[in-house]
Amino acid sequence: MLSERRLQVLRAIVQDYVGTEEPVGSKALTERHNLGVSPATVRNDMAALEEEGYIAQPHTSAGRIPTDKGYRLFVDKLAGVKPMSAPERRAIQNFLDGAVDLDDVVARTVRLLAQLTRQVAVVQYPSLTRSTVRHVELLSLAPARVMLVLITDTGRVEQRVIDCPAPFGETSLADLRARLNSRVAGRRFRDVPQLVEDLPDSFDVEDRGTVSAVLSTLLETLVEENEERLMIGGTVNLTRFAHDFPLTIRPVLEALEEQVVLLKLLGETQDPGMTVRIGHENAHEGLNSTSIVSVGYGSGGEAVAKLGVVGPTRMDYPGTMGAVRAVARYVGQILAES
Amino acid sequence: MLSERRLQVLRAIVQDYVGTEEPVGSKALTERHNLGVSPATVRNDMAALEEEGYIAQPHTSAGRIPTDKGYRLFVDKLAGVKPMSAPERRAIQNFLDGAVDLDDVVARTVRLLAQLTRQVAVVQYPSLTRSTVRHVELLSLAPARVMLVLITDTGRVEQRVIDCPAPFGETSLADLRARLNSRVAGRRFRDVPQLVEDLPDSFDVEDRGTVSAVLSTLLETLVEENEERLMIGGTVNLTRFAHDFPLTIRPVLEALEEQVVLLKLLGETQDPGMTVRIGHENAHEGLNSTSIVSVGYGSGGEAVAKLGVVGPTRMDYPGTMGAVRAVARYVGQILAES
DNA sequence: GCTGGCACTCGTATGCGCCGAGTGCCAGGA
DNA sequence: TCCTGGCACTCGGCGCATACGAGTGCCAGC
Repeated sequence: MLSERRLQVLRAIVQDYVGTEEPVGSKALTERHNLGVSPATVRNDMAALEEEGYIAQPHTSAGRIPTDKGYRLFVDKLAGVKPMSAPERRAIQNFLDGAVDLDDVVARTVRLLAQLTRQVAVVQYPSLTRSTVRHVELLSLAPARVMLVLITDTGRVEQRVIDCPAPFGETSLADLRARLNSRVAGRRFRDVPQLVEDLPDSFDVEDRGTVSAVLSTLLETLVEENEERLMIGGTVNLTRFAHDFPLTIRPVLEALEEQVVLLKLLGETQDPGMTVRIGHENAHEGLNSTSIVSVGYGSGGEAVAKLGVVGPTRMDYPGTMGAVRAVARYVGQILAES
Repeated sequence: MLSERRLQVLRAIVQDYVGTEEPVGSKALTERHNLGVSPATVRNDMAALEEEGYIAQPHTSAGRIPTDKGYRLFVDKLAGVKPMSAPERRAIQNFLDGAVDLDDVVARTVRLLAQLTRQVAVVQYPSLTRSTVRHVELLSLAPARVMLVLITDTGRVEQRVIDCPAPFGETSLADLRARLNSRVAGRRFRDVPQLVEDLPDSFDVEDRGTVSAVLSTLLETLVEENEERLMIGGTVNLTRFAHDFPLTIRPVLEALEEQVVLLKLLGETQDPGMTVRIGHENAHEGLNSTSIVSVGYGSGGEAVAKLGVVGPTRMDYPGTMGAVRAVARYVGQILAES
């Protein structure tokens, strides 16, 4: 096991490297931190840390930089979450309070997160399946054409157009609308399939086809893979590493445009608590030199989706985690209010 | 005025430069194009073109590159719009046909445009004010809380939550919903303000406050500046110029994140036809070395919004214009169908 | 008005040497 | 056993000088 001092050395290396973005040497370390030992001793510790794989040298005769394993230890054992200051918390609340609808909430959250962390922000829209049905609306667009509108308690709205197998009268439509809502309003979307299963049976034969069509579209809308959306912002922040990143920035942008990839990464863990995935811990190759800090958020106790940031492995983990956690908390509040 | 041959030389310079991304010299020009004259003659022409400001040398003893003015002339007089091939057109249609709702249409359009042009794509959501009301829905969330949902003929859905000054019964709500729809359904959003002006008067005194609150929220939603949204994609393509752009990429990303800036640029001209803004013609400083090709699209004859691409001034204008135009056309069709 | 020839410019690529930060190792001391 | 100062060594970065070559402008001749 690593001695207490060696852990301190590792912590110091991570902090300095994150601050300066340059490999840190033994002499600089002893000068900037009160380790109480000489550079030579620190060198020995560094050699040990390197042996264990926590740090590495970019090339001989350069300082050390933390490895993914080093960051992992730092995040798990050596650093806490830096809480937001009171003014910062107030600013977050003010900024989010002005939102007029869900799109606005998500858009503001993305901007806020990107600004606070100076990194790329990712916010997932509240999952349909984990939300509650507020209302289901059916509109007649044409004799044999119906629009289905789903509204969730989180303010999310989905709509689909359905071509009916047969003309569907206004009274039938009103009937279906009423029965549908009486069954599903206030219930979880996840339970909707069972709740509507036998609904077609109670309709006249000539209407059953249309009712089934409507229901199957409703169920399709709830299929886990399709129903998830997300918004991304703050990609400008990628250019802050332009000096060494002109080649690294590209795969990251590519990964970010592949929303499927991001959704998979975010969804990897069910745990609604804070998750930090460092460098190669991310399955996607393009994100091998980035870390993802994410956390679930939701209107009540349960998380309805995730949000987080993507940044270089060399990031300020305590600060980032603090910002992500604080934002998630306030977004949850906003959603609960609306 | 420039002689015919000099225009040919300019065209050749633009084409070569766009292809090779390197300053083009007189010798290379005569080799790659059948100008029928010697390099020396071309040199004279180039000197004249430079004199007139159509081309410039990055430094002495380098080839020439087109200036913004040169590209302008090229676009206006020397190049047409390159039509898409039949397979390309088919691919566009197939790709867009799979969309399930407006968000999906917009998302697919962005991806498509980015892929076709290999540039950054920007698609504006159909403007509310230029669309037609399909339906207005009112839902009671709590005794004194109402949700307003607007649905347009283009499939766009907006929703707002309204806190009512007084409890508002279900029957009053149904009444308002019915009257509202009978007045505005099928009408243009732009005309809605006049159409609902006197609506509160026809309600009982105790309900008037709520009716006014609903209407004023409705009108706020239609305010031009707030109601416009857009989606951006293909930012990866910016990295294709990474060699000379590590510093230019940043302001562009910044401008792209400022959606307001983009909306202003897109909205600058009312003309629904194709617009090309080259380099410094863009008011925004960060976009001084990019060109924007945009065009209006719409379900019927009238344009409901714009779409386009942002790329380096050194872009394939005929190809880009062709792709933008073709995509706009198909998006219009899709919207008309739904 | 076009062309070939020619001197000139200047940016880029290449090679070389210096500098200095940082290391590993070792012998001596607490 | 652990820490420390000293020392030789490594190696990337930087500055400088040189060579190269693409491309130009100009001019005399056709």
